[in-house]
Amino acid sequence: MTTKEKYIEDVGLFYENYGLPKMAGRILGYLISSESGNNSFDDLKEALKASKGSISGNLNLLLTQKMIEKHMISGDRKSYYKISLNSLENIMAAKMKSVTEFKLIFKRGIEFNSDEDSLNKKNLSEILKYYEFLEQEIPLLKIKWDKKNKK
Amino acid sequence: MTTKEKYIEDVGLFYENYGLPKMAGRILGYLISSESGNNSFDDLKEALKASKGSISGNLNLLLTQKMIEKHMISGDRKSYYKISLNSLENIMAAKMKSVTEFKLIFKRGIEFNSDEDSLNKKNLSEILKYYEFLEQEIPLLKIKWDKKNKK
DNA sequence: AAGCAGGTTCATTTGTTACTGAACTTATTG
DNA sequence: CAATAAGTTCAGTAACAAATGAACCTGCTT
Repeated sequence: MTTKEKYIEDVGLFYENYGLPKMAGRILGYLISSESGNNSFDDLKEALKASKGSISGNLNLLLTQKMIEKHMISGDRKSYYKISLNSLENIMAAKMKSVTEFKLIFKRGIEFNSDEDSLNKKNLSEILKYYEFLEQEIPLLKIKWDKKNKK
Repeated sequence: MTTKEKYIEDVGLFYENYGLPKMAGRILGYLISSESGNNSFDDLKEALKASKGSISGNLNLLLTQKMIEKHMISGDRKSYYKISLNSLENIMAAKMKSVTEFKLIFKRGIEFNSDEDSLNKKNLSEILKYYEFLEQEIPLLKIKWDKKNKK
């Protein structure tokens, strides 16, 4: 196994750890370590020795998550794939979404706690405020980044 | 099914969606919506109608993730569990960890790209810089929060 | 030290999810 | 309009993860 193949397998395992298909991780690994930004369905199928079905399904999963992008080359009817330039932003957005969702879970759960002055309710409300603070602040980071780089 | 039971199942499903055991989510749901901060192993077993094995395993999972805390009551040999006051912070820390890990994956993958001037390498390096920016900034948010609240 | 309460561990069952491979769609080219 | 190319869909299988329940620790209590 070459270092590159080892790398691809590692990204696969990393992905699997997060409860996502290993094959999706292997595709990402291949695209990140690829010399070119022009990798076709068939390149992936060959390199990863996987079935068409698995490649197709996982490419579409990654497209939905906006981790990768599809592009065409004129005079060629294949599709080509590359890492999305916004992949990091998309990852952050996904994380942010999960934070927001969890905040809603907390908010809903606290309501069952009828004793306004209970220690439990006070503590949970504290947590809620912190979440709301983060929700406000994290989008500001993106603005800060853009300012730092746009000119 | 009471509203509360419905809530507990919803937290379970939410957890399952993130690739974690549903039972861990149900335990969290129970603890969040609980009136008191004193919930024993047996309370959970009864309320969630689950096996000892499952309760035990998932409590320990949540303890490892620092989502919950164990505490004792003197004159009683049971253990009691409650939501960790730092649960949000711990969630953010976990998210941050995954961002850092992904950054390392990128860093490692880019190295296979030998042509320094390739568009692909330039793009990937851009992503890397953004990740590094976030790693710097997110801990600062915690400091900002503490300042806002500590006095 | 026997009995019990509070938990943990682990083999087995149960349920889910991902991969494969073949059949199918859709578009293009001779 | 047949032949091929590019990709999708889906039934079946294989691999994996979670829940159960029983056996097992470990430390009180009498």
